[in-house]
Amino acid sequence: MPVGEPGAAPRMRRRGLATRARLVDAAKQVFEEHGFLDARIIDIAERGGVSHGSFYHYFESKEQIFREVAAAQEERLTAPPADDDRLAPSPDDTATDRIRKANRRYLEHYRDEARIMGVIEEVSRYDAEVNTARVQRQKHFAERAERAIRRLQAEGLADAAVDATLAADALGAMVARFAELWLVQGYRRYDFEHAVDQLTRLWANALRLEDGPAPRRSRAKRA
Amino acid sequence: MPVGEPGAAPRMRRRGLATRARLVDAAKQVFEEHGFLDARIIDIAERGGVSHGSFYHYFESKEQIFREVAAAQEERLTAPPADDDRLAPSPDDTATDRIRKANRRYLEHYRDEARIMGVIEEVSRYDAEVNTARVQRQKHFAERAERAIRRLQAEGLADAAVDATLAADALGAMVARFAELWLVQGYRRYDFEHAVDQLTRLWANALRLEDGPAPRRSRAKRA
Amino acid sequence: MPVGEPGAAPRMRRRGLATRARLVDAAKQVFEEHGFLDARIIDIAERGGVSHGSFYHYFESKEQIFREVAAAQEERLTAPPADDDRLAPSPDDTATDRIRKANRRYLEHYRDEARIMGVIEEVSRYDAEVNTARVQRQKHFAERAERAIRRLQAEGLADAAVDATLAADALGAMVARFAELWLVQGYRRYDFEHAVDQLTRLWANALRLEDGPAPRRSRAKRA
Amino acid sequence: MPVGEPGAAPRMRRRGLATRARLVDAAKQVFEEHGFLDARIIDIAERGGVSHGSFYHYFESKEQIFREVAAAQEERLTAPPADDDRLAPSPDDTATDRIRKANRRYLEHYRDEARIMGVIEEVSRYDAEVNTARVQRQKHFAERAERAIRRLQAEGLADAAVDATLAADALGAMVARFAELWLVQGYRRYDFEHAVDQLTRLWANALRLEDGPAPRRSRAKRA
DNA sequence: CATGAATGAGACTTCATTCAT
DNA sequence: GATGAATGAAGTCTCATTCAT
Repeated sequence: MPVGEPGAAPRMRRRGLATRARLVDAAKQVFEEHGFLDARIIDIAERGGVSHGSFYHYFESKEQIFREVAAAQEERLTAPPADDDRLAPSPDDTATDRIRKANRRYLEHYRDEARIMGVIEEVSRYDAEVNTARVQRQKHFAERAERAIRRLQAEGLADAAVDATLAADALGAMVARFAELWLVQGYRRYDFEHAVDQLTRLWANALRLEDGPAPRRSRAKRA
Repeated sequence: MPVGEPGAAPRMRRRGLATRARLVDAAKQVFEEHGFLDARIIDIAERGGVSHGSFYHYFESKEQIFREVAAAQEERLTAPPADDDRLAPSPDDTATDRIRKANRRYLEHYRDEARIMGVIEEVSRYDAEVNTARVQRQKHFAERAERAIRRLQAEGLADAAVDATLAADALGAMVARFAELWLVQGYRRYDFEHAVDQLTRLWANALRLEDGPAPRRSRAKRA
Repeated sequence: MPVGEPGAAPRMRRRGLATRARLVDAAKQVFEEHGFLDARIIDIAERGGVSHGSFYHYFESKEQIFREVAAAQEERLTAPPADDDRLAPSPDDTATDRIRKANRRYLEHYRDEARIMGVIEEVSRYDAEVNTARVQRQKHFAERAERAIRRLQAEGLADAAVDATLAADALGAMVARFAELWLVQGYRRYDFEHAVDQLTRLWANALRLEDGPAPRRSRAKRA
Repeated sequence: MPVGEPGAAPRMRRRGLATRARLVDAAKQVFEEHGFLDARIIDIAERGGVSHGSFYHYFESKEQIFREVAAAQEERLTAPPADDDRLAPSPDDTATDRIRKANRRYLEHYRDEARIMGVIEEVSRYDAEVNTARVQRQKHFAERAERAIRRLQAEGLADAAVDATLAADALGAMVARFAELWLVQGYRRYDFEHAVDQLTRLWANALRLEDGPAPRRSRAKRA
């Protein structure tokens, strides 16, 4: 029996592989439309153009196909940008530039995939495996951020009083949750560029980075 | 038939009220143990010491009783601290003191009610009413924070380049999400006091507040 | 939730008890008509006059209700005869009389309940619990027989070279299997009285009992 | 399409025949491990080293392949022993010797093939064809036994009061059921030789054969 | 001969909810 | 107020079998 990941199923022929891929696509759409709980296997199968029996040829359960859909998202979210990507890091970047690029990439993805990201967020609350993948994503960003913070601290460019690990977690949490509230839940409307700028500024400020744009102080104070 | 909130049922006698309260308590426990989806009416009824038929005297559905459980949490989370509370704001507080107190209160509640807060987080993804209540909580904190930020900016004590509204949302998101990751999901372990300190520092730094403890710079830079 | 045995469900009211009993009756009929595998829950429920959902109010599965049906049969089969039963043992009985009475009781039951006995035989092959009950029945009869055989041997009335335990098992097996072949599977037709007589004779002969009717020898030999 | 018994498929080439045989072997193993109901075509196919699609080149259904497996057993069980078999009847055999040899052969087979015999027993309850074959086996032995009994009665060596037909059925049933209880279900443990001896003795006694070992009577009686 | 993709009948089971007593 | 009997919608999943390649 096929099931399992594409790569793990050497027995699967071209036709089977295509069907499987169609089901994953179909599943993503159905989950976006109905959420996880109200998505039915038969909806997915029908949208994929097969009988529900065939669904079970490829996947064991709704959970399993969801995990695959979710994993693909996590994958794309954490994959390093291609070198020619305008958001790839460049040698000339200041620390703030890098933060901005990372934030922009994350927010762009969230914006483009808001529906499914929301469902992942939902499912991660009751599916341990999806939650693990999501937490891995969090860890992935946190670790990168932590290394960057430590480097900046070592260079005297960032507030040494900040706990790099905790700060990485918290600032990552800030962006992730803000993205969800804003882009998934429509809690408030913000201009995209402005939001990128502001989150970057908050992040840089939080570390007391000194390479960014100077803070502005009102007359009141300086006078 | 009774149903409705306690206040809305003037006809309900003492005994009925007591049963109703017992059911709410029971529900909270059951939701904590099983999550929302796997909690069954019959479990709640049994733990409340009544038959499952009786449950429907008091509540219309599992959703309804959950909303009540959740509302009680939101209530306690957003209620102003009593005057004699050590976390009540005091006239001598610096801005940072206030941030610290608010953060501490939030985190203490989250820590003490981690299980149910996690379930609220879960349910808010598929119950509009619970989500609304949760977003209200977010708004509540955001508005308070926003006012504070504007005041500080007006006084020249906070970075004027920061968008007060967005910053309030983002920093609120930071604390909320960090609390969930840390206290509900056990993603990482932190000392409680240390976490309060650091989140406060990050928050204050993000606004470039100048009343807090001075940032530390390593020799490397200053030398 | 009710479920469980009647006695074990103090919560069940008269009406519930009646429904439960009706379901057991219905189940027996359905099993007799369709066998175990082809009996459907819904058939049982409908014949019991309730929805299939109600079935699950009382029983967890088809297996469980079958076990109850089967247990009732085993019960009746192994229960000691009432004192006024014409098949109750009497002080005047010879050993052969007792064997005859026991065989007759067993065969009468098998004849009257042939269909369900056949299904029990079937199910015992794939339901461990039913099998256990059936083996218990076998043990019950074997133990009684074994004691009788030992007594007869001690009195010099039965062949001392016979292993009482094994003989009890084997002769019990003989009657049980013969009953199934004859009464359930219709393998051959025999007059009931004749069969009782013959099985009793074989049994008595096998032990070389000397209280029974004398064996007949043809002239050929004696001449 | 091939299907059918090996002999019935003249078109089948060597390779096909080998695959077919492998499938029958595989099926026997799978049935032994899982019983009939829980054996899946795909398990059989995989163990036979072919895809489950190919299974249907050779067999029409699970029932059909099972019948073939079962038939092979019935075949071996009822085949006359080869002349050089130590269990082949010899001109010097007494009646009891022949009974012993027949019993021993039956029990040896049952012992060696206990698992599959148990499954045949199971399936015969819901597959008419398998049941027929099994009943044929029973008939086969019964007829042989019946003829022997009649001969012995005619010679005055067996109890003339015994109904030869019924006795043949009943004593056959005794051995068959005892074998199943003992060797398949593990109901009790007996030494193999002892069991052969005892069953033979019971059988001979039941007919009041006079060629066997004399019965033993305890002193008690004779004194 | 062989493969594996595709089908779909079919039954089980759960549990929130209603309702008669 | 309280009980527990009764309902039935809803969806899952299995696997024998067929069929195109």
